Amino acid sequence: MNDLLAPDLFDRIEPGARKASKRQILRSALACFDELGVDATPIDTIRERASSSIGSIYHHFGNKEGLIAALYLAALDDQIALMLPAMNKAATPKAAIAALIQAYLRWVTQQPELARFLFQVRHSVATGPRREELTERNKQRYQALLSWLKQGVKEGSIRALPSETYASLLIGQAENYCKAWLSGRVKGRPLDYAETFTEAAWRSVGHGSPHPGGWDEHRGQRGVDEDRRGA
Amino acid sequence: MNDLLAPDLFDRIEPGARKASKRQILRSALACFDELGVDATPIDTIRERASSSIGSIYHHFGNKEGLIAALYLAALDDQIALMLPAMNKAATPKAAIAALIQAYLRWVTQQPELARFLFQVRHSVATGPRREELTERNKQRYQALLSWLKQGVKEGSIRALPSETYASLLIGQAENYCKAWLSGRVKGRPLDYAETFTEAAWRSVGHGSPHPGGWDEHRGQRGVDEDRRGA
DNA sequence: ACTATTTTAGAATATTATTCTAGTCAAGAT
DNA sequence: ATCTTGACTAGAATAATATTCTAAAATAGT
Repeated sequence: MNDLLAPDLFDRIEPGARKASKRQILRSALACFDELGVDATPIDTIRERASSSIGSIYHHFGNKEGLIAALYLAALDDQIALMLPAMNKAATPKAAIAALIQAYLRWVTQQPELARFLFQVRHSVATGPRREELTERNKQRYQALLSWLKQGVKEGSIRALPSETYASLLIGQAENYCKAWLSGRVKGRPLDYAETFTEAAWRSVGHGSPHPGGWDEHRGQRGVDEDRRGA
Repeated sequence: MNDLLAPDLFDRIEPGARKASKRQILRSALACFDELGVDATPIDTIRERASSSIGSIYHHFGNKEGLIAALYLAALDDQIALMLPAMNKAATPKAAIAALIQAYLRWVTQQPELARFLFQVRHSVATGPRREELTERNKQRYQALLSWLKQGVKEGSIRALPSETYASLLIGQAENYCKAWLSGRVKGRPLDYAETFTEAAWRSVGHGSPHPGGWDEHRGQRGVDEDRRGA
């Protein structure tokens, strides 16, 4: 049975006819994890759904943790592949931040199963044997952002804040909302609130007074923002 | 052996000499979970450290999931006990929001083991058999906040935003940073950045002017009164 | 002290993860 | 075409872990 969950992603990371079985295991695992929860799915259920065998699963992934980690890193790659180009196309720090948040919201909205899985196992992968790889991926993810921030601070459009806090200030709100959506606590699709979250992020780090009338910097950048209003 | 981890908390929720063993199990579980991770700690290790017995653990908590849930709800109670009074003492919506965030940051900073555990198992408890209780606790936690928000919107100090997003906009940034701190990715103690996060939260929801080149005002979005946010 | 209830014990059992040995299969080399 | 090699598949055997179950000890109320 073909579960049709994010088929392109798996085709991309494990291409070729030889890897069909490996892909099928990954797909089955994602479906099981999403439906039953990671802890509650026995390896044997994944095997059954993938029409595979215990031996095959352990050959490809070593153990359950390895299977989880492989799926996690694949999902993260997919997310990064959407976010990086978006940020690189931006013309200003402000546009880059908006692009970052929008790409993130779009990815979560379009791949809820992957996103749910990511949140579910982030901690265990981050403390597991492949944490190095994970750190690498996250560096990738935030490198572009960092140079935009530097530029913004230098030219005065972004406030100088404790550097450790920027990532949280920018993505924390959207991430929190996405988690709530994925677990059914809120109903509105994350992408539908893109404006709310991009504006909140900009208010948090951008240079302006929180009170009416206290700012006066460059106006007329409206054009940059317009391409952001999609979907 | 007395592990000295948050002893007051356990004494408060399970008082009396009869419950000494139950408390000891909870303490042992927290220590094991923090050191080895929840998934990686066998019941037997908890039993050993608590100088208890399998039967005793299962008598008190039913199963491993029940033990985790009991610990989770206890920790959440502790957090709420710090946050609610802080918000109730506030005089304005702005002060209430600052109090909320500060109390949260203080709790995480002071109880890192409990906080780490909370983040680690939030998902599994939220989808487990005691999710009702969890929703209840969270309602408690945000009830006071909601009435402050309503008042703020009415008197014009807080912007009308999609009601589902307020909680994320206020606490998401601080929460994201706390997680990073607990996993060692950043060094600065959360409470040390209280000002950064309270200011960011206020900029996000407070009624300041939009920034230069800012986005359109939000249109046709629901008001605070319809908020249904649970867990 | 007697009885009912709660708590503790740990052996027995069930479930799940992992290892291990023996195959099968695909593709290039001879 | 057959052989060889390494990747892959299979599933029984084993190990690790969670849970159940029966009975005994402790405690509180009378």
